Amino acid sequence: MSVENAEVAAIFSEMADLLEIEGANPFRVRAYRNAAQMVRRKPQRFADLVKENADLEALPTIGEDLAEKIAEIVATGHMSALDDLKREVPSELVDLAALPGLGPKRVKVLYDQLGVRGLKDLRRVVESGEIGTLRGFGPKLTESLAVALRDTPSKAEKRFLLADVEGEADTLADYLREAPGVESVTIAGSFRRRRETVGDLDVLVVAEDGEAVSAHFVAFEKVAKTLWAGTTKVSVVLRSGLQVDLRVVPRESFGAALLYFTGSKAHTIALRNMAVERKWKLNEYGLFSGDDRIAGKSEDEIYGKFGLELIPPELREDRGEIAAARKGTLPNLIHQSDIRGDLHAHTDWSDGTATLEQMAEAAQERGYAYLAITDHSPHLGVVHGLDAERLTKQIVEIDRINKRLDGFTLLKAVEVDILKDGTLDLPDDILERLDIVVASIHSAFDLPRDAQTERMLRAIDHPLVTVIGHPTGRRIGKRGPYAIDMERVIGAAAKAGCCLEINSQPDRLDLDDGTIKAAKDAGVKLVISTDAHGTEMLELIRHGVDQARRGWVEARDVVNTRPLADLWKLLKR
DNA sequence: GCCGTTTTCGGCCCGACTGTTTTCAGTCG
Repeated sequence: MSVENAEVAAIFSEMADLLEIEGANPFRVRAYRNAAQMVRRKPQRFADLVKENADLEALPTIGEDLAEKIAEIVATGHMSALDDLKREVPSELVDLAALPGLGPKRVKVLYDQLGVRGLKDLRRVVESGEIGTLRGFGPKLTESLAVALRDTPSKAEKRFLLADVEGEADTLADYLREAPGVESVTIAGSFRRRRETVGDLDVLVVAEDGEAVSAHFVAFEKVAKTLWAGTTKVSVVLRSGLQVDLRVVPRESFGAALLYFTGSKAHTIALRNMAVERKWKLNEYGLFSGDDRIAGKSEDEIYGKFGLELIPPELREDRGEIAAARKGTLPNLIHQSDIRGDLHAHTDWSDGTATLEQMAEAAQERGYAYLAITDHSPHLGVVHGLDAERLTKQIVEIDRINKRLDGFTLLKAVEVDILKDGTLDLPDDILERLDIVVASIHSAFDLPRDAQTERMLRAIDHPLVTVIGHPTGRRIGKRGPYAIDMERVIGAAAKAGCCLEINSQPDRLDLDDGTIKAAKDAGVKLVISTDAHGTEMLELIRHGVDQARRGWVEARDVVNTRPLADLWKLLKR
């Protein structure tokens, strides 16, 4: 039995959902939710921690009881407390509570008084009108449930790639700036924290007249549906399916509102708890001592009252950033301008669209000092991979082009496939002639975890491999990472001096933020690359930089922030 | 169920909006 952290987290989450419907102490519910979140993003596997007899109670959100429950789940794959609860509360009720207008309390009433156990039952009592006999269920709610039941094939928490909503967000912000009396428009939420996906857009508008802004907003041509509209708070769904929540705030509250709507929820709750400790109150209007507003105009001012440095939005996940801000040890996060070159790019020699010269020119125009040409190796037939012979020709061609270039260098490189057994798809004698060897997995994603890990470790230990490309193979929203022990991969990479790539493709962003931080902490050298297949894709580097910032990365942690002369030294192993 | 500059009990973030109410509960973020 090998239990993944995600399974432990799912059990805790379900426990929280069912306890909530049962009407349990809300703080007990929250304890399970907090624990689920902590477990989900812990890089080490709890299965391993239990095996090593680690002190689970030392972890935040875990006390005596939950430590025992984790041990039970790791040992059996089940949590008996949940199994027991499921006998009393049908787990399908959780789906009901996800419907708009229904929460745990109303679901409980439906179950207790009308025996509603699932969507089918709900449809029955809505259609028969029986639901209207319950206290608290009036005609409006009945109607909105009827609509929800018609509309759903569960549009449940669809998330959008950050890169996919940027255009729409810009258009919307520009439109809102035209509303009467608007001083500023800022997109907060996970968008501002630069999360890889966003569930909705949180838009903050500074204006005196909320009503005018609200009216202007709901008239936006891309609004498909208005969910609710007040004078300071409006929520709509755009035609793309993206939900947008808008809040209008006065100027003197801007900092507090920005802090609140940027989140994350865990981060703002941690700050509010700090306020409570000081007998203050923090809300979206300001930081208050009694009735006195003691801060609120800017985020900087509020953090300052707590004795904290300003925490960059990318770090606001309650992963230790508050303690670091107190000690003055926040990282000096990397900027896009720190990047001196790109170490993963394709040309029309394999599956790219641009020539060597075009790619070189585009990179040079970006102000880069170097660009590594990493066309594919032969194993993947569909991409016209280069065999040793064609790669030799490309080396000659790159040498020829480099002679003409001034202050810029094309690096001779390859993206070589890591075969199923961990060997490489090209012989050593050709790899030796290259400046950089990026090794990646493009096949056999379904190997068992141990085999996949061994395969990767073998590539990392190959002395000619400089970088592991998109190390987990995930495609966000399409496929998860292959089963692999990233802790061992990180350890091996640190020991071997092999770099790990942060791939900037918006649907890869591989490594993810948590793994990036773990790699950085282990002393792994990182590379931020675009995997560009055309000149226009070199621009995607900003997404990789955003992801790196979420992983607490500084410029010095990233190899391709160095000038070429230093790059050589760093890549040597 | 966790946690402690309020330490082993008694707290636990805060407010807007809606619908169904006649003073407020539930939901949502």
